[in-house]
Amino acid sequence: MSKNSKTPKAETIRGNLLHWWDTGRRDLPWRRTKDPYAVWVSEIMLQQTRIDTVIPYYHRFLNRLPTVEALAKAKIDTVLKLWEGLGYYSRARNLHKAARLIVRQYAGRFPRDVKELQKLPGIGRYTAGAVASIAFGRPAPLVDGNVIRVLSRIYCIREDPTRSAVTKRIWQLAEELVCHKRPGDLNQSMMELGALICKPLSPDCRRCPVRTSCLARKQNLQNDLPRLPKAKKLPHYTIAVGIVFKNEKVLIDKRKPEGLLGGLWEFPGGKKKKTETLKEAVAREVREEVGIEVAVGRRLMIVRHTYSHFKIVLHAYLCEYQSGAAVPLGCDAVKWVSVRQLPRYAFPAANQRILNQLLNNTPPQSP
DNA sequence: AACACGTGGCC
DNA sequence: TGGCCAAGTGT
Repeated sequence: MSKNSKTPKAETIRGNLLHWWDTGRRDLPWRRTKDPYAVWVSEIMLQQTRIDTVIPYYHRFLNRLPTVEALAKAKIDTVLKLWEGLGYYSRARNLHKAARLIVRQYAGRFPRDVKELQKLPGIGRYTAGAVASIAFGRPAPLVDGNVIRVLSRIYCIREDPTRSAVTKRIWQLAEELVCHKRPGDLNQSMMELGALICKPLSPDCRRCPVRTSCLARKQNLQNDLPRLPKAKKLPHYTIAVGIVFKNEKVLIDKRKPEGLLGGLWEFPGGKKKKTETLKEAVAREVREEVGIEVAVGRRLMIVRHTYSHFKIVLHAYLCEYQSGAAVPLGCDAVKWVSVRQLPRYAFPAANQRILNQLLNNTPPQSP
């Protein structure tokens, strides 16, 4: 075996990562505490979400709900309003459910064990490892997108890391690397390295504390690893929505508690069928969703929006109420509210743009 | 294993 | 502009 492919020494990597972490780590809000509740909230918010996006949400959330008891007592609508705009709303629903379980079944004390943590809704293998190591100092490994990239490069793993056998190997490597002295710091150092140095595009190997251990760099493969499968193309839909006015109030409906945007409020609407016009679609969707008849007026705006797994072009039409009593047929609740009261409710991003238009704020951009 | 599940930023 | 990304989990 050549010197170039020798397996990197775990002790060397550990030492270099921890030294770099001690000197180069960023001062982030959740790194100023070991309160398991705060660490937990930050880890849930950070799932698939950028740090700069999370920071204001983290402060607002902890300020409003400072303890697991406060979260457990809160209404889900309060939690969703605090989560509004962050996305992946099942995170908020699971956070709330888990808080109630912790208060009821664990007497308000966080489980410290990885296996116990993983029993809570919304806490998977990654988050269990994060809370156990960062908040409780347990020698638990963790693997996120950063760790996959860092370890794929250090150990020059050429296989698709989303394959289960490869994922298993990466977890194994992460476990071998976690020291019993400072597991939280070691875990965070790998994520920090992935975020600041070992980036997806053009990694900055000159500044990398583990460059001498990196097998991918020795073969100039750092830009080609990890080898992830291509993303699939997203389907596209045309959505017709009614902004229905009755006197000075507008009609909103609450989505069912599970699934896409579950528990959030929205303006009634849905997919346009190929055989109907946009205005016909608005009238039909409003009728099917909330059971009233409306006269569809002029189009207020067009909103282009991309969800996690499909794209839409949303056409919002101003409507005038005609007849019938609004009832929750295809939703969880309906409500007539004045425009100025709309910000009390949690709306998904695409609806938020309509709301901004109605409030006569300047939306991010008009079509 | 594969897919549902958000959003905003970047190039 | 469209594709890719960012501290994953549940089914």
